[in-house]
Amino acid sequence: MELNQHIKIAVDAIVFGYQENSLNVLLIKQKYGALKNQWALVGGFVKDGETLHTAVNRELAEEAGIKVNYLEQLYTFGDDVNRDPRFQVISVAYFALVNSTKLIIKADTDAEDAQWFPVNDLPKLAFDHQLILNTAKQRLKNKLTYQPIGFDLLPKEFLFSELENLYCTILEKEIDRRNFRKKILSFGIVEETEKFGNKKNGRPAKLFKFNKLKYNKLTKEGFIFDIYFA
Amino acid sequence: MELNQHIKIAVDAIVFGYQENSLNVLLIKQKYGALKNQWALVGGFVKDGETLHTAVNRELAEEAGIKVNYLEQLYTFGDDVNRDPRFQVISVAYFALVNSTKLIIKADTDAEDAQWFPVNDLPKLAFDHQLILNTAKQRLKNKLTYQPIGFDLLPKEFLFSELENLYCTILEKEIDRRNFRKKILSFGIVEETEKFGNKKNGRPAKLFKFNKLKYNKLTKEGFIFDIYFA
DNA sequence: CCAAAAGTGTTCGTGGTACACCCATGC
DNA sequence: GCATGGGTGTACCACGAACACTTTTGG
Repeated sequence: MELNQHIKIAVDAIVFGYQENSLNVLLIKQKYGALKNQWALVGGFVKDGETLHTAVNRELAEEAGIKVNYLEQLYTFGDDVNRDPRFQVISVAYFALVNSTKLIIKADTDAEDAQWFPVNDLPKLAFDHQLILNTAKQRLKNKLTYQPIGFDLLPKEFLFSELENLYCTILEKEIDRRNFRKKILSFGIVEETEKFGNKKNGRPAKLFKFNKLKYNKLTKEGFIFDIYFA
Repeated sequence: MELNQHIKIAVDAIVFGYQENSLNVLLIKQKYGALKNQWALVGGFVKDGETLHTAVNRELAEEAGIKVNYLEQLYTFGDDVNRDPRFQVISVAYFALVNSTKLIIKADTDAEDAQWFPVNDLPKLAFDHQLILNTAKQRLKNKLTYQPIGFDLLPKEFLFSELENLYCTILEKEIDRRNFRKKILSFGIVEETEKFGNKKNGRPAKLFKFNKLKYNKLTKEGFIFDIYFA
């Protein structure tokens, strides 16, 4: 078969972090290229012989120097032939979560700068990255209700109020504190620790942790995580 | 930027049909290439300047001559560098549903033969197409419970028993007939017609149809289609 | 009148929702 | 002692689950 194809393939990663009751995205300012100095998602071209996962992980390491907590393929963008002004590029987008309490981002080789931006207050993005980001936001919202991925945005030990705020913030919904706690605890996958978090005001709050092993075990037995609130 | 990339990009389509209480997949027997005479999914390389959607639709037309009822991107397969023995190929897989009561498949230009196979009785497939198919089956199972895509596998007018059998077959679950009917009808998106289907035995059954406009309207108002049964 | 599939209602239990007061700490 | 957030229990309602008999046709 004759095959003369010039389409290029890239990967991009939407990295979400949650800090101070705000959902943030990691963006990098490009050092080179036609879109120099524009903010864009972490990403780049796939190298010959590389798998898609290898490529994303390499870009995450090179451009941001981070290790993500959760990574899954999001969607492949290739319905706008001119999404990249240089030539036809198809981008396989990945969706990543980091527990980023004290994440140190080192703008590395390819990126001039790397920074967290609140998802609701973003600069203009390069390419069709705003579209990709919207898709990712929607995925996060959906997935949060039927998979325990919220824990991947929090530190290993967290306050119940933090978990609750995370859900309220991302789902853009008010949730009754008592019902939320009751439901989460009824699953038996979140456990109380002996430690307390240090808050400035009010009664000290216990730290909790997510028991992933137990979650996996229950899942095999047919348990379905689900925390939709009307 | 120097860019010397030799990875090729293809699209594949998993086309599901439902006939005689059986979930079927459309496969084609390849005319050319290293894998000549093996059964494979509909698919092929994306052409320069073509979007992904254009490419899938072209392949569907060229290889099977069908018009699908539902089409969505499934997943992009590129984590096995040798999934194609010829060279590195990344495949964007699409998920398609056809109402195939009397579908005429014409093996066209690129395919020697095209045929429906029951998903539970398949020949050995080329490439990693079995993996792709498994992913698609899972997606179908999940999506059936939270989106009204079952109707895209049935003729415009159908018997309640057909709808029920479709759900039972795909979900591999027994569902109580009375509860199923009650739940579907309570949504108000399936309407009775005046016509009757012709069955050989038993009491004649009314034909029903899915009111897509009403579904879209309700969805905008916050309605969520959901028919999970324990 | 028998076989085959269609059509229909009720009861019971679980789980979601709404809702308000006391508790422990720091200042 | 007051402000601040943490922690808990109950009553009601709605929906899902389980379940069996009657109806209409063809042979």
